[in-house]
Amino acid sequence: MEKKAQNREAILAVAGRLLREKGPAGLGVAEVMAGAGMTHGGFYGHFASREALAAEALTHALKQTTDYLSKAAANGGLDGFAARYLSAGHLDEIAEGCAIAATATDIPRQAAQVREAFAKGLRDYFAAGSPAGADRAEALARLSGLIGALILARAVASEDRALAEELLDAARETGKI
Amino acid sequence: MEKKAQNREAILAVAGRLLREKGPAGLGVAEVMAGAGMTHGGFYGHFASREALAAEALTHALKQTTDYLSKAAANGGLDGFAARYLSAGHLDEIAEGCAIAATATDIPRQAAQVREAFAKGLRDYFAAGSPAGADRAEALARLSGLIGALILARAVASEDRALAEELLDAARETGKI
DNA sequence: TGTACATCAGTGAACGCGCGTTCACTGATGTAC
DNA sequence: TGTACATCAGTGAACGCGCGTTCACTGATGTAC
Repeated sequence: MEKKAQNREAILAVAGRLLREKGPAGLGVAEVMAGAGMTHGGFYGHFASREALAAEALTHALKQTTDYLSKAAANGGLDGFAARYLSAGHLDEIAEGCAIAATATDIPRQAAQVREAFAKGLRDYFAAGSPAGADRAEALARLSGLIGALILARAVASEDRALAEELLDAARETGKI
Repeated sequence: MEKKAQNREAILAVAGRLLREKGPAGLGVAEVMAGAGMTHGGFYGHFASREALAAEALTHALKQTTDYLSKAAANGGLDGFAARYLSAGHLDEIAEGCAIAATATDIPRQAAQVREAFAKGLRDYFAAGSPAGADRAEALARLSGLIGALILARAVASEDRALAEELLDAARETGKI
């Protein structure tokens, strides 16, 4: 019965996008199920609760985020990664982008299950971003800077696009120093 | 009838704290009113809607945040400010701390009213953080880094205190370079 | 000084709505003989 | 090969609850005479 497993994957994929768009608290059971082409009643055959879905979807999304960093860091180091992280494309595509920048300020308000998923995901993320030999403190500070700049740029993007781009530019420039 | 004005102030003060703790979406009319010592029915004598309160409370909270930066920057420049911004006290006291770090990833999901309040508040914040003569791009990048580090540290603080402090330390160290 | 009345901030019950969760049922799939 | 039955994923109606909003009412304050 692999159909069920496929549906579960579909639910997680939709939840991953919705999680980034609407935040962990805005992730609705009915909306996720509709997005996966089902009705809401069947949800509890796949997950124990809305919260369990949020935790698993976050883990899933953070894994994507980390995989991406991991590949980019292996190629051009953090510089190449930063350029794409701070691009206009990433500014606009919250639903497909970095799960950390999409959800971070909501995490302290979430249930333990979700906070644990985030903490684990962030540890993995930093491990990918500061490969052996690199100065870990510097990598942490740099990644914090990238994430902070993207978060702030997104927060003002719809009202003040110029400021959003100025923030991204500033982070890009000073990162190269 | 200055009593009404006082009550309005009390509502805004409570809303400012609740906004940082629970986020703009978690700001509840009944809870705010109860916090100010009243019942929820009287709320609409003070504000047009929950959203209007959220926007005004955010403006209010951002003004506090900017005033603080403004004074700190006038004294020790950004270095002294950074030390306090990245302190354990600020890590733990979300309700009294920087309104930007408390709400940023929620802003793109809010109504126009709230997003406008944030954009205006952030412009003022950066104006206070990069006084005439200073390199604005550098100030923007530095502030993004401080805010990003605090946001990430708070997101993991309850599950991984060591990582939270490592993040704050990393931002403090590399800021001095 | 005292009485009658208007104003108005706040009360608390009620409403409509959305959402997480439950559950009896449907219908498709696969196994047993 | 075909029929009967068991399994089980998904359906859709129903529930309880919390929340934003409305509204008739209360009671205190201040003004008019």
